Amino acid sequence: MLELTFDNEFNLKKTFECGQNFRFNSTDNGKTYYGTLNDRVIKLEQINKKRLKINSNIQKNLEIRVKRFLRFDDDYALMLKEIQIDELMKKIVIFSQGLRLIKQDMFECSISYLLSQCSNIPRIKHHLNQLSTTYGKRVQYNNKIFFLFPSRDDLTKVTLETFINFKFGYRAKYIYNFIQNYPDFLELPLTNSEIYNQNLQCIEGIGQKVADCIQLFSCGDLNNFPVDVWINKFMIKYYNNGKKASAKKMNQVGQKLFRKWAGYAQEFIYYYARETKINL
DNA sequence: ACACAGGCCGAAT
DNA sequence: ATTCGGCCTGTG
Repeated sequence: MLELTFDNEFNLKKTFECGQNFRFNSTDNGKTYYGTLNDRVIKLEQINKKRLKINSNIQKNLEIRVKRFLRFDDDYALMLKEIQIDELMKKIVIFSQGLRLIKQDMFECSISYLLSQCSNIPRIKHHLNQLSTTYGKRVQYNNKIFFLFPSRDDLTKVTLETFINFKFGYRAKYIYNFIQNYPDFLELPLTNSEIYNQNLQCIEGIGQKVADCIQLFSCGDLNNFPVDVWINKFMIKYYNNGKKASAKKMNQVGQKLFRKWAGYAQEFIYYYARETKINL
């Protein structure tokens, strides 16, 4: 058992319902979340605004793993201050405050976002569950059954046809090729943000948006600003005078506005836009 | 039936 | 350098 007190607010529900991660679920309306973290199951409980309780079936290195996963060392207060660039962002910060970025496993994150294109959250979750329940290790914890996310080794023998049968659609070959030709650089430390992004985009099925998501959610490269259709509409309306523009353009605008905190700003905006159902 | 969903790719401007 | 249709499948 482990308890962590953060420097500032950490809201479990906002963090796991904002769409950055697909495999943590709550059974009690957001107070408790269960999910898997590489080799183990973890249980996260909200004690108060800044404090979480963490349990796991494996105690070894739990604190260091969880702190990394939850980005314990982020200067959250500074981030909140620096993304409030105008009245609108002040409003959004009030709404989304407590949402935290998390640092996800590279392989799992890449597969997740390769599957995400032109899909929706329930379907992405279903696809990830098919992979986990079929090829991941089964773990019982607190009288519940969990499946770890399969490693690359677990999936190298899986055929393309299997992924097609899982109804991955045209994404099946992206997944298959990604597993067969898993690039070495993904496991190396990120040195140059732009170069890393370009390398990601050389992988079949990874374009700008998916590359940005992987780099943000898995590498923890916080100056990335993924632009999906929602963010694109938001940016056009509020930061481009309503003039239509490409996702690429809005990505640049977002990075310029929010700099090293662009990733947090993006998730704050995304959460706000989706939850308040504002007209975009 | 038909459009669209948390994009990407390749071809044609 | 930017725009456009097609792509698997599920949902309304």
